[in-house]
Amino acid sequence: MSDSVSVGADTTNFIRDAISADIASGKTQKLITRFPPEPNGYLHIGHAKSICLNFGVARDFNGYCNLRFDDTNPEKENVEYVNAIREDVEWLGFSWHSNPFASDYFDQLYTYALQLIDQGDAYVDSQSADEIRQNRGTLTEPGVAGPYRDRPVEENRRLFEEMKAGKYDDGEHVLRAKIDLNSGNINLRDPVIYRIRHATHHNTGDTWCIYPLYDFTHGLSDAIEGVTHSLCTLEFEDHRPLYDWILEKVNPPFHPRQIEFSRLQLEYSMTSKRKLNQLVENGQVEGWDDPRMPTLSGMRRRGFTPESIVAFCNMIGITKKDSMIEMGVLENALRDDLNTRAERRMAVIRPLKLVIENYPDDQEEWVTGKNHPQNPDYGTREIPFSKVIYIERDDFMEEAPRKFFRLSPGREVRLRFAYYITCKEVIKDNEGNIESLVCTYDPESRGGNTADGRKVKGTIHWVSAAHAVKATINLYDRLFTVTNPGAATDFDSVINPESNSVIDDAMLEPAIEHCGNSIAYQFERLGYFISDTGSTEERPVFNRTMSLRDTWAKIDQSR
RNA sequence: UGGGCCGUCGCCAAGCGGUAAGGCACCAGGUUUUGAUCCUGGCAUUCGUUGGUUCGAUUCCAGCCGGCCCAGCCA
Repeated sequence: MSDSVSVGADTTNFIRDAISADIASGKTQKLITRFPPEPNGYLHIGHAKSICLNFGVARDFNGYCNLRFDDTNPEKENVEYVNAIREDVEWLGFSWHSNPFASDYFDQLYTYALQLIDQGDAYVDSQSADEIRQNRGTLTEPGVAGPYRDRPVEENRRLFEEMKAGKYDDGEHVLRAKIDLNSGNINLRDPVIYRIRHATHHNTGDTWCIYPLYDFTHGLSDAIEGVTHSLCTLEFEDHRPLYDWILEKVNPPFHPRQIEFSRLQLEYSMTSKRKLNQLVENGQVEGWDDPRMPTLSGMRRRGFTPESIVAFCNMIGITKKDSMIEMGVLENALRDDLNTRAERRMAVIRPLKLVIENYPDDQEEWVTGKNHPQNPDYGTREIPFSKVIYIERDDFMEEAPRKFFRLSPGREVRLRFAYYITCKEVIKDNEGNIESLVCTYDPESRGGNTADGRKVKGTIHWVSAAHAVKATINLYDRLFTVTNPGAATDFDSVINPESNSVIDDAMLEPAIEHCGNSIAYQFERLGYFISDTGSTEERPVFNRTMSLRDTWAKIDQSR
């Protein structure tokens, strides 16, 4: 492994403790884990938690982690998802030891099934799906045996071989483990372990028409790979007795240990591939990589860094408690990372024209701006300045409250890196809308300071009109209006209609690259931005990854 | 009324019988040519609850209360 991601080595949790104990006792020689996605959708932030756990723990204990595609359901899986998943795992910064498919083990699995049949531990059931459900009982009533439960071994074997040979239609027979119809754990009431599906599989094509189910496949795949610790989410806790039963009966050389942890729930998002797929299918988002999606591809396009996602995963911990993580935690992880790495630039989202009346008409000069306020390694750049500039509409108020220390009539503010200006006049159209501002500047304040050292509290950003580059900017808000949209019955009622506002006439300073090259910028005072995948030289498009923390907005709101 | 699991600050989360870490959020100051960043300080006499064991319990035991998961030929 050569992971570039760093994790606090001091992080601890009950799974790391369990692994430490297994290593200390000698039960585990070399730690082997696996991340086992089904290629039936794109990875989301919830998967990131599992990826960071599995790969992180493997790295920290000098073991390794496999990326295994759990592809036992040919009707839902395809290569588009396989490729997207690989890309996302690599993007996060992790390297797998091997990258098998569960379907690579179909031959072995079939042999294991035969073994179970021969041992009398599995039988072919010819009841319909409905009948099987009926006879399984309920949460409070035990199941009852169907008419095929005691079929002779030879007949089971013949039927199963004929199933494999394609002699039967979908649903005619299934192979069931023979365990305990009275168990309080419904998973143990003779679970189906093989079914007939005449479907083309993305990896094995038409080689098979019978497919093993999750419970039969997973533990055996783990065993085949020598996985020592099979880490999964809480809903599989009830499956652990079955996981262990299968391994005991088949008795492969190795018996992995399954440990469950709680899945990630993030406010205002959904971590369910099925539901995310619905959003895509319904056209409620642009696609899996829509920047509002909690998918890794969406977050990447939005401008999240892999480091910030890994940091987030390390921040939230691993437990068995159902929890709901506040958005603020993710936002903090993102801002924290972007703050240190993003170069600063100036851009105006809602331009307000401003004319400096005492500045020479045809003059143009260049002022120097720091690319990062704390880190000189990022260097400086030259920014064009001229008589007509754009400032942010929000930075001007005609009737400003005491605490507002930006521009208003008669007040002086600093144009970042440039000059002090004082507002002299407000130009309005016939309807009274503010059209532009007329100001004067103090030639002695070049660079943003004066010899008299007078106090200018406000500093605002600006862009020279003659040099500005017009751009489209996507501003984002949360996709949903409720903290737990996954609980909603229909998405229409909880989806935020204003989750994406498009600004068509934003103005950028010239020194900004905008051709989809994934450079994270901070547009000063506005937030972090990244050029969108569709951005071109002719039509620059930027996505706002995240706004800056805005104390003024809070003060303004409480007024 | 079946089986499994969980309950420590607003949200996460350490703690493993010796007297409540940390992060996020929040509040109050300081620095600041981003109302950003950064820095300082504040923020659980209490660990769902009631009993029990113990010199001593968030940690052990029992009851109760609250929450989550399971009846796919999905994973």
